[in-house]
Amino acid sequence: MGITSHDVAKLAGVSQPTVSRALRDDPRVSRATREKVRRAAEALNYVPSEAGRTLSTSATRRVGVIVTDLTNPFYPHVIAPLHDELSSLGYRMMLITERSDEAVAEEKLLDQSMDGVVLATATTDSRLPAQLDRRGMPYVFLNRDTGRSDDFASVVDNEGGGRLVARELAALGHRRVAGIFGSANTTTGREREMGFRLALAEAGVGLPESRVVRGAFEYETGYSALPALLDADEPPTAVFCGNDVVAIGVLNAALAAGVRVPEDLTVIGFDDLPMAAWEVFRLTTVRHDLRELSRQAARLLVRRIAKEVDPAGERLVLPTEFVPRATHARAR
Amino acid sequence: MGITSHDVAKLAGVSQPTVSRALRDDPRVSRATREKVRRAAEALNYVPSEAGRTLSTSATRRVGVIVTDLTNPFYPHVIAPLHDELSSLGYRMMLITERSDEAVAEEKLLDQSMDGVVLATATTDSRLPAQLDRRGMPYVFLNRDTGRSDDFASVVDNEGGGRLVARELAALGHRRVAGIFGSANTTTGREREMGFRLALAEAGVGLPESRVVRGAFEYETGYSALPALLDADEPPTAVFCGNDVVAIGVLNAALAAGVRVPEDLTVIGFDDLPMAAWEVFRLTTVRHDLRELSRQAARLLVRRIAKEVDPAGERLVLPTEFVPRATHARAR
DNA sequence: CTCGCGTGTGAATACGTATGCATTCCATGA
DNA sequence: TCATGGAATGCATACGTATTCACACGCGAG
Repeated sequence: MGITSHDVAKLAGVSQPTVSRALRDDPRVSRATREKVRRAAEALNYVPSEAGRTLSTSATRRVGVIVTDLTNPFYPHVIAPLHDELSSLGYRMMLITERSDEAVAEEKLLDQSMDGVVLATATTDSRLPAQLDRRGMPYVFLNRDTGRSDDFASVVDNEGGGRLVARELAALGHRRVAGIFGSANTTTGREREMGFRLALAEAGVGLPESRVVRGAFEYETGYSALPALLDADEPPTAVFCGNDVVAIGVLNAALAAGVRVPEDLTVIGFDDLPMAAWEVFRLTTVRHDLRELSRQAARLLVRRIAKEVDPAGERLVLPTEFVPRATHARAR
Repeated sequence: MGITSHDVAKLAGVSQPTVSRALRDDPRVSRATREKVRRAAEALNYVPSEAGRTLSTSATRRVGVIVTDLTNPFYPHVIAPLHDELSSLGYRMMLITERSDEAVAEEKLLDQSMDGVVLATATTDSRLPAQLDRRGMPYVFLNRDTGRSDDFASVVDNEGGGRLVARELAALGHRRVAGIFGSANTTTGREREMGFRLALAEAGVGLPESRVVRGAFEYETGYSALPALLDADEPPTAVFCGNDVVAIGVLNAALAAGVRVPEDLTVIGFDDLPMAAWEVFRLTTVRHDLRELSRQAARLLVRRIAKEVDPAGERLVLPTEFVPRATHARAR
């Protein structure tokens, strides 16, 4: 079927190893031979078999990326730059989507079909990292991590971001504040809530559990959480959402409920997805560099694959910035 | 490093081929041996090497998926079901994103590192299909195709969908109608425009070039196209957009320009992405089953890989349905 | 003139699995 | 008792590349 290096060797009148060396610019092969081989390869339209190379070098130049739900608007903005960075580093991307990362068939990760893994959906109680460790499979966390100090992770200063929002709300005079945070078993959820709570407390603003909702970082979480919050005796004048996708769910729910934003309700997100700037939303949010976050993760993983990495773990933390748009206002 | 079938063989006291057979439930291996091997494999935590298997069987159980821009909200809704269907068929997904499919490094597709390819971003002038044909690499078109009869493709009845919209607009009394269509080198763009034009003509409604824009299926296309259309001497009372993403760009532009939808302007999309139903949009659009579209493509590709396919090409066409929501109204 | 060395190339082999073919063993029937 | 046949397993090898090692050759130095 396919053209192999043996065919090229025959045509060029050299041995197979010489073909292998010539095409990879091994300095030990003479200029004349290199040209001869190159022409033969060209003539036969030769493309080296990836499987043969993999078996011989025990390196696949492939990286797995695990996400939960690709249709969540957050993930594409992670995956796209991740793909580009990996690609420019000479790696290809295998996409693995699973509901929970427990469900990721271990076999698929451990059959040596990739050189490393990016975990974009880690929960703090996940067993996956331990399994990867046991097998010596390099991996890095992206956005979320387990919170342990020896992780390799590219993350955001979630706590700082949460603080930014709390200070802003307090300054705007909001006293009845609500939070729709991410799941308690994600560091992104926990840290944003933590920063938010701490800075609220410093400003003398309370956050009773009755005004707190926790759930997946999904549209539906925000959309379904708002009615109950508004239905309380003392409804909140402001809601901090775990991320932009949740906030967009809230904005739609507010529209459905006839609640005016920001006149009746201040809504704040996190991430600053491109979508947050759309006219229909003009969402006030917390920005961080999602593109850089992903690129860092890619580079970190590649360095870990190459073992050029601090064995005690490396955590790259990106700063956050408050982005005022049109969904926040002074408390009435 | 890794545990191989030889290690398992040694522990189980059998030969390596027996291990290979036992673990794949070859009926020729006795029940007792099978159990013995299974226990040994378990004990050693053995996972078969994918590279070895690939080299031996010359099948990778991997499929490439080519898209342009993953951050375009359309693609995730294609990729997610595609991934799931491929996964349940025993294939893994390699994601390849490139600006133009000309730029897809041919080498990456032809090095036998995947068994087939899904082309989700074909243009009618792409050379890629011919290259894949030449190499005997199985592929199918998803959503877009080249329009040739011997394609393997899973597509939508675009022309029918375009007709639906035209009839609806005509029935609502719209006479000054505009179109923001997809690129002229995509079948999705051309066919939707074609159906729209034909049915408009039947209703006696004209569509002058001055009210036609063509561009990429992106938010920005719709967003930047609207002002010029509205600026004309006789501005349109309705706009048919090439897809929902473009329509959402138009809706945002309308909001920015202070144009009321649907009172001043009717806006219609195509695809019915989940986002189209959000309260902020309530976009009237044309629905087709995007999930089924993707699944069909996956199954078709797998059949083509297995050579269980009509050599003359197969084209699976999904029907469309008009979905009235809140962005259309009678012409003033 | 010989020794040693560097350069360029080929032969042999490793990588891990799957498979065609040969072999062994045992039971069955004549 | 021996041929026959089937069941179970092992042997040898293929897959395509990269790498280790050995070899041939030419050249300069002694």
